[in-house]
Amino acid sequence: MKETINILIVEDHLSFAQGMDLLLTQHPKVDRIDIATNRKDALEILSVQSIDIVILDLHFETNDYDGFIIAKKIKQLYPDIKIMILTQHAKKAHHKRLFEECKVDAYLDKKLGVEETFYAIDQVMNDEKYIDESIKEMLEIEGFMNISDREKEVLELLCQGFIHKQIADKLFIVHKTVEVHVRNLRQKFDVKNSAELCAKYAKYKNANRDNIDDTTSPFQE
Amino acid sequence: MKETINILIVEDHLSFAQGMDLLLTQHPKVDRIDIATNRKDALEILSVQSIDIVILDLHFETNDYDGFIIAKKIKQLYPDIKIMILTQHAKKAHHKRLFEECKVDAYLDKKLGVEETFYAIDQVMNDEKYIDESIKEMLEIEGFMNISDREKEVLELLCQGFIHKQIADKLFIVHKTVEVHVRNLRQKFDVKNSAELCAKYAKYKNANRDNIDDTTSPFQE
DNA sequence: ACTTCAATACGGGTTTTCCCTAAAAATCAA
DNA sequence: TTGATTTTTAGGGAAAACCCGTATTGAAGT
Repeated sequence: MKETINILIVEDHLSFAQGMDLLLTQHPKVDRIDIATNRKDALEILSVQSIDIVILDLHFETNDYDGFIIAKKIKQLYPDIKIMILTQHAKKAHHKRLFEECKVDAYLDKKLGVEETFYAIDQVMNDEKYIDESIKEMLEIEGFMNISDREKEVLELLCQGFIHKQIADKLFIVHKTVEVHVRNLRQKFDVKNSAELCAKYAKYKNANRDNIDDTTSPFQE
Repeated sequence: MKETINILIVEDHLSFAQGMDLLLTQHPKVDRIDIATNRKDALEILSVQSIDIVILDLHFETNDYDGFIIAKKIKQLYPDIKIMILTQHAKKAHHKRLFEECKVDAYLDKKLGVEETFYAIDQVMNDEKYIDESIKEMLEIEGFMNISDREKEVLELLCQGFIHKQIADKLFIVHKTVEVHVRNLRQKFDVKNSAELCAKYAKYKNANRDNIDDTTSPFQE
């Protein structure tokens, strides 16, 4: 592992980039930080400087390019450079495209604290991927939105303490069907049992009733 | 059931009483509304007016009396008058004292909406007791606060999907002991199984992390 | 010193959940 | 219509949770 780290920040809001600069200089191994506010500057700096990590915003004012295009270009020219994406609004589609198509190394939320940012830097320098917890949660919630109407009915009743047989009677189906729904729910929520399932559901149901648009949410009453 | 309802508001904050007045006049059956800002005025009005419901604040600026004392006095003089308590900060001790000692008929939260207030009025006029949902929840949470440190450890792990045996290993006890803790938790939370237990815990844990003082809360991390 | 209660542990039996596999029927979009 | 997804039903067996007790320890309070 290298002893010093050179970072390039590519971000068209200079003030944010400067704040980031200030934050990153606190990292013990970070040696030099460059800032580029557009693609041209970024590629120029990359051609003359030895850069280890590019911290990249997804959204730019111009329509000529965006974070995806820049990320792809950089990975194509310099495969060894780590790319960390900073975003305000994480989206599942972005997430897939970034990791599978653009091969980025990290996906962070802009309101991230110092410790998490440093941890992310250490991770990518160690050839590990990093996804911010709050983004992970967002992705998980998007996953939860895929639960079917029937599954949601079962889940609500399960959280109210009814056993499979009772749920079955309420929904006029057999208990084995309920069992299948619960199994599929466990899979979708990525949990080990009903207790964790209900805890997770109750948690996100409460936490996200005012920051998810309710027309697509499975949590509307 | 009477066709018209006369209400007396006993509340030392006049502006709040007037707001209440405005709200109550919207009720179809409410005929006349009086306001008293102290005990003397209240008793005087009660002696000359025919009052059906007294809406009473618990807290008064003076130290000479409070809502409890007024409620008891009124029930003693006029047993048929319904008393509805309005409060900002519900407490379990208050709740018991109000219903068992002062024989009040309703216990409401001050930030209550129109529909709930009207429903409460209809309830007490029907000789039914009424406790606001948010107060009910608060009382429940106070119940939850009786869980011991050990129980809380078990509960947290249970919500994370660990089975009794795994929880036992983490806490260096045997699985049978974990079972006892879970059983006691089910009793305290008044739920039927672990799924409901975890759902309820997760729900209140999230809902109340910023309106309960954390020094007495079992939910601190 | 005495009581109370939380925490610990054990046993045996019943109920419920969980896992695996399989497949028919209904619904919906292309 | 065809194909994909959802919803439904099903059986057997293992694992876990739940319920009924009893009982010991230690700490806290009176």
